[in-house]
Amino acid sequence: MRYSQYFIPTVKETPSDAEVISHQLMLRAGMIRKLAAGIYNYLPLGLRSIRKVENIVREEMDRAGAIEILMPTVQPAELWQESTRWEQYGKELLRFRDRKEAEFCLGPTHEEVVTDLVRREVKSYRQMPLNLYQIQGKFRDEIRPRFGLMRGREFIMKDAYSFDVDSAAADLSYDKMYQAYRRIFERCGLNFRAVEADTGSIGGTSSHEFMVLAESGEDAIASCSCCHYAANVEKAEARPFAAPEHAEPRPLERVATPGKRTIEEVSSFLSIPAATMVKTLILMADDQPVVALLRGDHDLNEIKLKNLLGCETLEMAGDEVVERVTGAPTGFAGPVGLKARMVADLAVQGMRNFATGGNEKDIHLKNVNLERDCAVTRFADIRNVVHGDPCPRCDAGELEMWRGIEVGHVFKLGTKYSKALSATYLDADGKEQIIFMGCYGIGVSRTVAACIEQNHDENGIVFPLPIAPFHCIVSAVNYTKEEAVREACEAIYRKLADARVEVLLDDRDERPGVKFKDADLIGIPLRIVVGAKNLAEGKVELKQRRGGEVELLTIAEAVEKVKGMVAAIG
RNA sequence: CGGGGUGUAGCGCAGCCGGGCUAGCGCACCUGCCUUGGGAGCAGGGGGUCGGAGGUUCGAAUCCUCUCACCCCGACCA
Repeated sequence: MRYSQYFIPTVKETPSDAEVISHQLMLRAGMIRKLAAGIYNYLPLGLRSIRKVENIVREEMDRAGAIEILMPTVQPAELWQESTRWEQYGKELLRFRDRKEAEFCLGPTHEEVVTDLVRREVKSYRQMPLNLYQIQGKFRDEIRPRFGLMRGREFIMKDAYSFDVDSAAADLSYDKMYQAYRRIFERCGLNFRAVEADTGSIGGTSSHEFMVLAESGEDAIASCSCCHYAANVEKAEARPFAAPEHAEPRPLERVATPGKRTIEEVSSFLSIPAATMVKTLILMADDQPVVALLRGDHDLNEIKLKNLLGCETLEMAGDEVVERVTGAPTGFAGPVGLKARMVADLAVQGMRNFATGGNEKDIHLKNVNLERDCAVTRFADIRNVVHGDPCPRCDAGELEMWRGIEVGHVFKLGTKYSKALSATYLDADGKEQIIFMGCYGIGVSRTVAACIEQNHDENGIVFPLPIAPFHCIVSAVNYTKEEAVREACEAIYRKLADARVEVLLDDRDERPGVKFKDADLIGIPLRIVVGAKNLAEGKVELKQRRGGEVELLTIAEAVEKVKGMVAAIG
């Protein structure tokens, strides 16, 4: 491809509404342009990278035995009503009517459609296992789209759905996908972790997320320093601290804490560490108040509590409720004398003589002891793990915390959708059985953004070779005036292109500085610079975008080296 | 949906509070000269319903009302 004939509208200045680096760089590199909130045009460079990811995904899905299909973007409401998600899904599901006033939605995911397809066609255990996938545009009317392709409303996703005769067979399908995902993200050149995850609204029995490690990641993940345990913080288990404190209970003591409401304020006012206090949170679980007790320096994990209580909704209570439950304004709640249902975190169990709120304005209590002073309903793991917590799986390790971008998610669905939509088959004994399902997503467009988030420097994008829009750029110094330069460039261009190297020839009538800046910005991994001075010695320069390594080589050497590096990625 | 903010040339912004010349600046763009190994220089030039509608006024980018879009924080979420 000749740069002068192509379409790469780069921009020097950083657009003001782009917050994260991948969004800024994708705009500046001319990969994407915004059309509306969370909706983007993919320009040639952006599209080429997306296609690279798609092809890797396609190859690995095929290798794992999945079969590609393509389902519609527009889906009829009836299917969603049948699975009851028409009511559950909420405003994220973009709904509309056709000219006959029939209801439709833009598909945010395809469990209903694929299950409908399969229930019509699959009748026998002989037709399974079956795994169908597609790579397709999805639309989710996000509450708050942001960060460019990282959280768009329209995005490209690979979604796969497995169908098996029973739970054990479904586990095998799941494992195959898990391994395929590892291969996919390895081939993309990404630094990632597979972590245990909560299943959320998709439902099902268990799931793993594939997280690209990056500071800007929206998810927190914990991993063990010793063993293979890794989990989203939403899911990561806290191990109860082994030994309770031995201290003798001291007499309860009331202290005045005028205007001190937060853990920070009270702990500094009383000169005691936050870890020796208990924080008391009042929540509403399906309109019933619940009290959660946590060590002062710990945070509540609402998902754990919600799963524990088995409630539909869980949210922090408003000031009125707090006052009704505790008899005091917000900021002075404590477990002593409370009548409501109380759940204490495991870390609170061993605490002795702690400080907490007094359920009275401007009063806190010291030397509280749960078994003596409170009526705790139950103890459970309801907090977020923190850096340095002991690993829940092995005895040696500590948990380390990371930020991650979720690029893939695999779920064991069980029979949630197949039951709702009556997807059944006849087993070898002629008995009707429910199909077991799994679903497996990869955010293709998000993967490109995550890759940039992880691979950039002050000059721009630093693409890994497998998903770079081009493998190599030939930057000609004074292409228009220097005939020797022009001829050398053309020769290199032809040789590389013949060897199926994806090469971009910068034949523009621009000064060298402009070409170098653009080449760095768009992140092409390999750059051959052809200039009159080096060419007089029969040499060109080969520079690697990552690390900046520069070699002076003959044209033949440079071509061979580039061919070799490209061949190495398959 | 709640709170905050911004809409002025393709991009980034000033002007608005205290209404008043022809609405400016940088980058980008076009023409010419010059230059050619890290976003050059000089000269000339094009481009604006000041987000939209209504109002106040002799006069509105500026003040008032409504409205739309976008951004940030929050709840939500693969």
